Amino acid sequence: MDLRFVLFELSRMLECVDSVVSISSKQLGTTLGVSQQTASRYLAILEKNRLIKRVVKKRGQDISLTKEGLAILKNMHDELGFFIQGKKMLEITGKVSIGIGEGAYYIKMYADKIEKELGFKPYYGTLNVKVEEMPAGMQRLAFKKIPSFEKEGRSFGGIKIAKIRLKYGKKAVDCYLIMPERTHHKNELEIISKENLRSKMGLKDGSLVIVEV
Amino acid sequence: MDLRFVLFELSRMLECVDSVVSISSKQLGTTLGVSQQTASRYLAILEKNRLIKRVVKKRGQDISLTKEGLAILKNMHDELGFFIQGKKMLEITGKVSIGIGEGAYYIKMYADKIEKELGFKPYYGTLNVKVEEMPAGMQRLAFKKIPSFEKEGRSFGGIKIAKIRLKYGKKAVDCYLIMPERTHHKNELEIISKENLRSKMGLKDGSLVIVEV
DNA sequence: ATTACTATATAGCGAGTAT
DNA sequence: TATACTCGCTATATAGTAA
Repeated sequence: MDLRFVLFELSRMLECVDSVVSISSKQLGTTLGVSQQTASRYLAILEKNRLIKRVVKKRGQDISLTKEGLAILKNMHDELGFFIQGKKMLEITGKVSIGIGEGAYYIKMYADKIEKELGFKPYYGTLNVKVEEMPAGMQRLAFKKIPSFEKEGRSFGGIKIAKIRLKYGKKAVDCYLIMPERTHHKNELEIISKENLRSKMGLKDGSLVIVEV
Repeated sequence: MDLRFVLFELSRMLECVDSVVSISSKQLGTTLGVSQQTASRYLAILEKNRLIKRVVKKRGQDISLTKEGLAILKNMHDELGFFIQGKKMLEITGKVSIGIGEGAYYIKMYADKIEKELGFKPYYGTLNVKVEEMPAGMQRLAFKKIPSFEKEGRSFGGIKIAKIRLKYGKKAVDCYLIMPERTHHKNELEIISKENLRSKMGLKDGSLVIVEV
């Protein structure tokens, strides 16, 4: 049994996001169609993984979701929404950040493939935008894909590319968002363009920008 | 692994509800973190359960969701929505149906418990309303619960009760919806009231009514 | 490349039970 | 009543391989 499903079933018993449900392992087992022992184990694992908080009592246990547990369910909801209701425009606000400076090297490596897909030679560098939370289903908004490849003895992962509109104050520029297929969990968007976006738009570290996907 | 999550992962690869994705069992296995053989088996089972349609080809397989498969995901999305966004008012349209006539007997058995919870002696009968599709998360809208019990050597399952407003033409009456806790999958709502709803509202089999939960 | 069979390994379930 | 441990068994995953 996938523990996400246990989490999902628990959510059905909770009145709302930050409420607490009192349930015995026997009851939970019955709802899930497993034994009391197994349900007990599930709860122990969920607690260990910090997806639920629980207080084991003489009669049943009080269970509530942690921030992480809720995030998993929210993410599932978002993903399903993207799928069922179709693509949507996303607007993300973030701050320009310095990045690790690797952007230039990577773009150089991907440059010919990017040129083939987008029809222009990209500026050798990325504009990094730090966001509070990476929105779910962003990969779905991609319109181009570059598969993984090998070059100079190194392997480069596949990337997805989405068209975006970068806004800073009253200025707005059409450019492209690069998304590694292997989910990296740093909360940064990497944006590429024909030109140097920093100088073109007058951006500095910390500048508040809006990304319209 | 719960197959619902295989379905969920597949949905993430599909562009939209009725599109087709071409994927090999190897690829799917990698995304799910299982072997190619296991992924292959998953797909076979999903197909057998009529949750996906697939065309196995020389290079990968074309996969799309069936109506049933999509319904499962939609249901998950709805349930998560109820949980994350909070309770909502539901409006269900259905037709008065004849039912199996067991309603009277059951209500008689539950009568004293209903009276204790709702403060009135219910009419010995239920108004059955046939709906197209049972909306997800309806149980969540219950405000009272009667636990399972034994009586006259038989056991009666727990039920949940929700306040509803029954509308027929310009008439509207406040009454109660009875929901067995053990999910029964017939698409009928069972409504109880102090009085005989059929005669009070002039309902006949097939009358189109609106149920506001 | 693929899919998917059979055989083997192992992960996970639940009975029994202690607490 | 509960929770949750050990342990044997079975259900499920993977390796090897055929088609």
